[in-house]
Amino acid sequence: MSQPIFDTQDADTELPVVRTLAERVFHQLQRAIVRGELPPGTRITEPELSTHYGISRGPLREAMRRLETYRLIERVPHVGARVVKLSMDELLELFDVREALESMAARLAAKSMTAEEIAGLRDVLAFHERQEDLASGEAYYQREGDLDFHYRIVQGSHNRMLMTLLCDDLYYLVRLYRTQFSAKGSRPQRAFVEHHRIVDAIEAGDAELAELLMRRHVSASRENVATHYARTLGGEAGHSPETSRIES
Amino acid sequence: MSQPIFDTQDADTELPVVRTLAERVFHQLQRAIVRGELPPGTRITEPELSTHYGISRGPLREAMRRLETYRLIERVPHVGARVVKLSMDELLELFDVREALESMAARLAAKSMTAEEIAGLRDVLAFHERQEDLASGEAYYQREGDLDFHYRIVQGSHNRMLMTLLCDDLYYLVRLYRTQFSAKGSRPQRAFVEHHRIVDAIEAGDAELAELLMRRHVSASRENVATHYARTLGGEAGHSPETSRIES
DNA sequence: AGACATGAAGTTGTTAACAATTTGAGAGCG
DNA sequence: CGCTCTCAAATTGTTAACAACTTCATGTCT
Repeated sequence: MSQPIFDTQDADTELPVVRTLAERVFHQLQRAIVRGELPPGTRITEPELSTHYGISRGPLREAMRRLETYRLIERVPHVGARVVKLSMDELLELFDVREALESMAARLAAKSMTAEEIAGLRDVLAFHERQEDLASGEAYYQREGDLDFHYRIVQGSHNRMLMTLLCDDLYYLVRLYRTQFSAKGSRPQRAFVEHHRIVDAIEAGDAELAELLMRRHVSASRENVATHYARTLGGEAGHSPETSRIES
Repeated sequence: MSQPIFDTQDADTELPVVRTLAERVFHQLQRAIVRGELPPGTRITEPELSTHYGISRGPLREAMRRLETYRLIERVPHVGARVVKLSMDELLELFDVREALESMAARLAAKSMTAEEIAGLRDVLAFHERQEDLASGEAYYQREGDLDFHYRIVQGSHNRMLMTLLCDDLYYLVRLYRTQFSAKGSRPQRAFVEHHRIVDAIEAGDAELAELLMRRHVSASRENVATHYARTLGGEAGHSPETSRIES
């Protein structure tokens, strides 16, 4: 399970071998949601989607069940399903969870990452910087590179449960947040430095330091988003817990 | 979602209102697996279970899909499903994840737990101790009380994502581990003291201390299990990653 | 004798029709 | 005018039959 995820690039050309209709439609729907083609809060109705994708409701329901476990849609028995509508509250909650899990991942990675894995990590940083030099305004590759960096560290923890939680369960939520909130609050140059120091700590085998630095790194990202949001949206609605629920 | 879970007692008398067949069978199967009635590694076949529970394969497949998201069964397309077989490696991995998440929960709880919630937490501790006085050998209530303690702190974090991850996703895995490994490595008296100190820190609003103490608490529990396992099983198989996979 | 192809049995994936529930609109009444 | 009740339309839940795939045993060929 959870072999390295390399479809972080935009070339989602149905590479992951699909053995069943439900899997195929699941991936299609997943991509549509993450890309924003199915806007948040959109009502999802089974007859409509089954005719749209040309399959019957059986596999479609299985695909929807999987989408539900990834928290991309919300279902209510006998009522229906909607594309999840994210609130700033929940985004900050997600950052807290990531801070907890990724700092643990960094700690474990410092203890058990192999030389090859560390080399690969440095390659990512180098590629990352080259992209930055070429097109400092082009945020896309850079942010995907950021994801790649974090994933490699999670992989380096050699903890399969962590890998599943972060790279499978929470991965698409993070991407969805980035598209919905348009990921304005990037802070590339400082993140670069932090990335390098984290790799240094991992390479030195300093688990405590790696953990601390990753914690600060995620926390700083959280604060960056929080302040940016407060500045741009001021006292707009969205801080109440109700915004995340299914509105009827 | 995730209202307080109060079926920690053995009185699982179908209390959670069930609106669909799939839900009912899901709960029945879940209980059967956690209790060990369906032993780890058991092959699960759809015709057999559908006739056993008197439903058709449609709802059964939906129940199985939910069991899969809770990591209680493992499915392979076109092949079948088995009850998950846990290894000591994965148990230790689970402890690492719990350490990360529950220490974060304790930190957040110290900041946002209400007076009522803290009072309820102290009630749990008091009940916990009374049970301990009465029947020090009767580990069952005590351990369920331990779960209750941890859950209340997670609820007190007021972070819905944390609550979902710990109380919904990982809850039944923890219970399954306890039945499978018979939970021998209990250390009640010391755990009591640690619980009290954690509550003290939360009540004082000392987030950093609460986090640190919870971290040590879970970590100590992990080490306790690890050493106990090493002592009882010595160099037995089970440390290789393969033990967790579906064996054909 | 061993390895590989063949085929039958069984299981999973898929489909379409049927039943139960929710929802919304409209009629009727206070 | 507003409220409630009723009913119809639409959607979800469920079922049973069909199709595709995997697996394992049997038999053949080298």
